[in-house]
Amino acid sequence: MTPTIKDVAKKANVSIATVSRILNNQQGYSLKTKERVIEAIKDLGYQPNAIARGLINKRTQTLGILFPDVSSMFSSDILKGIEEIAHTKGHSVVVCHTDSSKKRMTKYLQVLNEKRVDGIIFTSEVITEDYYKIIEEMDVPVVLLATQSYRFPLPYVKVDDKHAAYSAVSYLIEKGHRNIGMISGPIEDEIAGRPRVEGYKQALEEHGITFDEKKLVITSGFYYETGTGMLSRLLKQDESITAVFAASDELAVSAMSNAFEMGIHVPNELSIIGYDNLKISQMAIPPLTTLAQPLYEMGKLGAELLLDMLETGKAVESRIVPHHIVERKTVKAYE
Amino acid sequence: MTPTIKDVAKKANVSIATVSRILNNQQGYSLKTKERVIEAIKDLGYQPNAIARGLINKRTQTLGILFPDVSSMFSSDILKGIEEIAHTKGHSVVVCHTDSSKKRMTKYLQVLNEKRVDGIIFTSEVITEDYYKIIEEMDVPVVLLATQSYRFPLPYVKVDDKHAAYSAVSYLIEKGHRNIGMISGPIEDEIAGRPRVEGYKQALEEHGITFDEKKLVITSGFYYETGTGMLSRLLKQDESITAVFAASDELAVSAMSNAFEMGIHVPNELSIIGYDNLKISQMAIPPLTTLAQPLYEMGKLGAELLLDMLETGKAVESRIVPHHIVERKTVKAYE
DNA sequence: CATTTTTACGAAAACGTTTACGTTAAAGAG
DNA sequence: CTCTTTAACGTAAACGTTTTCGTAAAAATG
Repeated sequence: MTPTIKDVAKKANVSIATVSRILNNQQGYSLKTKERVIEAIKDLGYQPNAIARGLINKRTQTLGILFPDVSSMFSSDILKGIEEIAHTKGHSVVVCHTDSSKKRMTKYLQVLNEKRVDGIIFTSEVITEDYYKIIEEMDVPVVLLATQSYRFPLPYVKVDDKHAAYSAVSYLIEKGHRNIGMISGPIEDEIAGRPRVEGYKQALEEHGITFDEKKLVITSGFYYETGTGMLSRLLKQDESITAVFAASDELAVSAMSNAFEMGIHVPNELSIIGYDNLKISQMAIPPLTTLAQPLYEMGKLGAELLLDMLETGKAVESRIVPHHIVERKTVKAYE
Repeated sequence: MTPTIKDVAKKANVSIATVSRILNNQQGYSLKTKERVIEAIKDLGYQPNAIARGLINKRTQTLGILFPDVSSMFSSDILKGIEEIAHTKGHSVVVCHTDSSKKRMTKYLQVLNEKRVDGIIFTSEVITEDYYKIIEEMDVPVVLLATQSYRFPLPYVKVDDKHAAYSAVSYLIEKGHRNIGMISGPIEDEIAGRPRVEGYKQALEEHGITFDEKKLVITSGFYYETGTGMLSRLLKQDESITAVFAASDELAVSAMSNAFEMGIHVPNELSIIGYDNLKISQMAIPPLTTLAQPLYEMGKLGAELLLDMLETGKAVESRIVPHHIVERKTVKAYE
C-alpha cells in the first residue's frame, strides 16, 4: 500500500500532527525531529494525499475550464495560457468540452461542483440564466474568457470586439480601399457576431463610406467549414469589392481557398484581413494579415484573475485587453 | 453552507447510511423512504462531495493526460478524443503541459500522484527510466499515445510510423516520381524521427531506387517554425527532386510556404505529401495530400483502453491503428 | 401460532489529512 | 531557586462519505 502520514509518523517516532506541521512548514518542532521526519518521508516515498487534504481544507487546487470546442486552435491557445499560470501557482486544470450543448454544459457544471473545483473559467460561451443560477449556487469564483455577460455580474477578459473590428476595417480604409466586404459570423451572436459588424459599419461611416448590405455576408459559424463558398457569394453580390474583412482567421483562410479556386490572386486582386491571429494565419499562403487577439495572454490573465479572487475573496475587475494588427501579406494598398 | 449528506438525512428523518444507499442505488430501503430522501435532496439542492467519496473509494474519476504541447493541433485532436470517452464514462480529464521538460514532467507526475488520478495517458513523449520508476510506484494504469516504449511494458496506441512513411513514399512512387526528397524530423527521435526515414528508405529500395543522402534534410522538430527554409536547403542539395515527403503536416506546410517564396508551383513543379492530417492540411492552399493518423480516434481508443484496465485490473494489448492517405491537391503524377 | 428468513434500517468505523487544544519540559525572569 | 513564559510536541475531533455489522420488525414458512 502507498504509505500514509501515519506510517511516516510511526517510522519517525512522532505524532501525525508533527508530520503534518513539518509538511506544511508551520512551526512547533525541533530541527532534529524535522530531519528525522524528512528522512522517514524519503525512505517510505511518502506523498501526501491531496484528496484527504482537499476534504479538510476545502480546497482542491483544481480549476475547471469550459470550452465549446477543446480542439479548436482558438481554444488551445487560451488553454495553454491558463495552464501555464495554473501550474506555476500550484493548480491543476480540468478541461471540459461542452460542444455548445446545454445538456453537456449542465452536466459538466454538476461534475465540477461535485469535484469541488476552486474556480471556473468559461470561454467563448454566453451565460444563460440557467447556467448563472448553477454557478451562483456553487459559490466559486468564475471568470469569462473571450466572452462577457450583460445580464450577470461576472468578470471577463476579452478584447473589445466592436473596436477591434473597427480597427481592422479602418486599416483597410487607410490602405486605400473603399469597397470593403465583410464575411461575418452569426449575427445573433451577441459577443463575436454583431459587435464585429457594428465595428465594420462604424469604420465605414466615420470614413464617409455608406454601408451597403450587398457587401455583407453572414455565415453560420466562425469555422473554416462554415466559410466555404462565402467569398464567391459575396463577390456575386457585389463585384466591386477590393478588400474583405473576415470575422475570424478560419473564415479568412476559407476565403483565401475560395479565392484560389476562383483564380483570384490575394492580395493583388483582393485584400483579406482576418481576426484572431491563430497559428494558421502565419502558415497561410501568403501569410494572413489579421487582427490579433492575444489569446495566450488572455488565458494567462484569466487564470490570474481567477486565482486572485480565490486568494483575496474579493471580486475583480473585468479587463479589456489590447488588440493589434499584425501585418503580413494579404493586404495590399489600393491605388 | 453547501448541504451534506447529514443534512439530507436529518431532513428526511433517516440515517446517513440510508441516504448513501439510495444515492448509490444499492438496496436496503423502502420505496417510501426513497421518495422522502429524493425529496429532501431536491429541496436542499444537495450534491455529493466527490472529494469525500474519493477518499473512501480510492477512486477519483479523474484521468491525467500529459502533452509536450497542449496547444498544438496534434495534441488538441487527441485531447478531444480522450475527453469524449472520459466524459461519457464519467471521468474528468486534467491536462498537463510538460513542455518536454524533465522538471515539469516530474512535477506533474507528482501532482497527479498526490491527486490520486485513476489513470495516466502519455502522449508523444518517450518514457525514460526515471519516469517509469515513478509511474510504477504510482501503481495506476498507464497508456501511451502516439508513442511507445521498447524498454518498458506499457501498452500503446499509435500508427506504425515506418509503415506509414513507407506508404506515403510508395504513393509518390506510384505517381511516377523517382526523385523523392524527404524533410525529416529529428533523427534521434526513436518514435517519430528515425522510423519515418526508415520507411522512406525502404520504399525507395523496394522500388529499385537507391537512397541518396542529398535528398534528405533533417530538422530540429516537427513544427512549422522548425521547417522554415528546409525546402530551399533540400533543393539546393539536389535539384532533381520532383516530390517531397514531409514528416509532419506542419513541415509540409512550411515547405509549401517556402516553395511559394521561391516561386515554385505546388503541385505542378513539385509534389508534396505531409503526415498527420491536421486541420491545416485541409486549409492549406492548395489542400495538402497527407498521410492521415486518426488522431481523434486514437484519443478515444487510448482512453477506452485505460478505462478498461481500470475496470478489469488487467493489462491490455497495444494497438497499431490504421493509417491511410488522404488525397488532396499537392501531389501530381509525374510523367 | 411458532419459527425462520428477509427487509429496512441505524451506529460506528474507516479513508488520510489538518488543527484546536492540552500537556510537559525547557528556558528566562526575578 | 521559584515562577512565568515559551517551545515542542501529542490527542482527538473534524471534513463528508461508504460500508460493515447489528437489530428490530415484517414477511414467509411449516
